[in-house]
Amino acid sequence: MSKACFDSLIHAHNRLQICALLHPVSELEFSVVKAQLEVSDSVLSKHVKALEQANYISVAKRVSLSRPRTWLSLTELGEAAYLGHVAALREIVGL
Amino acid sequence: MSKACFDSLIHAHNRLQICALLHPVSELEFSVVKAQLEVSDSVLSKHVKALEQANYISVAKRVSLSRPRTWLSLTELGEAAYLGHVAALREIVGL
DNA sequence: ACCTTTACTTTCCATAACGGAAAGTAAAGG
DNA sequence: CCTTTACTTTCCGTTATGGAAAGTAAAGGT
Repeated sequence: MSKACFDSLIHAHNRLQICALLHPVSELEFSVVKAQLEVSDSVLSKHVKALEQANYISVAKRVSLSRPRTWLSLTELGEAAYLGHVAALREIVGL
Repeated sequence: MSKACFDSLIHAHNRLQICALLHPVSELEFSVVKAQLEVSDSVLSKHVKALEQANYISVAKRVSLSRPRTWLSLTELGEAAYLGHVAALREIVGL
């Protein structure tokens, strides 16, 4: 059980959604995340880069359906930070 | 029951805490909120002003213990927005 | 081989958010 | 009056964020 720790990197709306989408699955395609968030390529790319630089997600490029695609997944560090942040939110809003 | 609606004004860390503190009570003193958030007078004053201008909180100045003090309370609009935002957060993080 | 498409990435730019520090204000009390 | 208390506002610099557009790289078609 990760301890409650507010994380402002994760708190930002778009990044919170990215982490929430990635948390329950092993990985998701860039385009799928983009469609869920309804943001532009450049905006998602920048958030992905920020999370990657914090070692919260890992980025894998792989060819799928004859196209190079980007897959995103939470790292262990990222999962711990995400769960810690969710715990912090719950503490603030009182469960 | 208020419907889930992400509210970026409320989402900011300090303002989320302000709303969360005010939600369960009828009102709180400025100095009490300030002590809870551990922020400076000017920072709290500016967030209070932002929430007040959105009609999310009401500000009452009243003399108490022979000093003019400021009391804060959520308006109905503010409570609805807060609950809507919490609902949106729950939708994002999955309960 | 060349051109186009797809799938991002990076850069450029403008705006807005945020906090610290310090100056300003207003009401009490000595 | 002058000081203290309780904020409020202003000034300032940093960081965040997004849109638009240019850049890159790998496939696939011809």
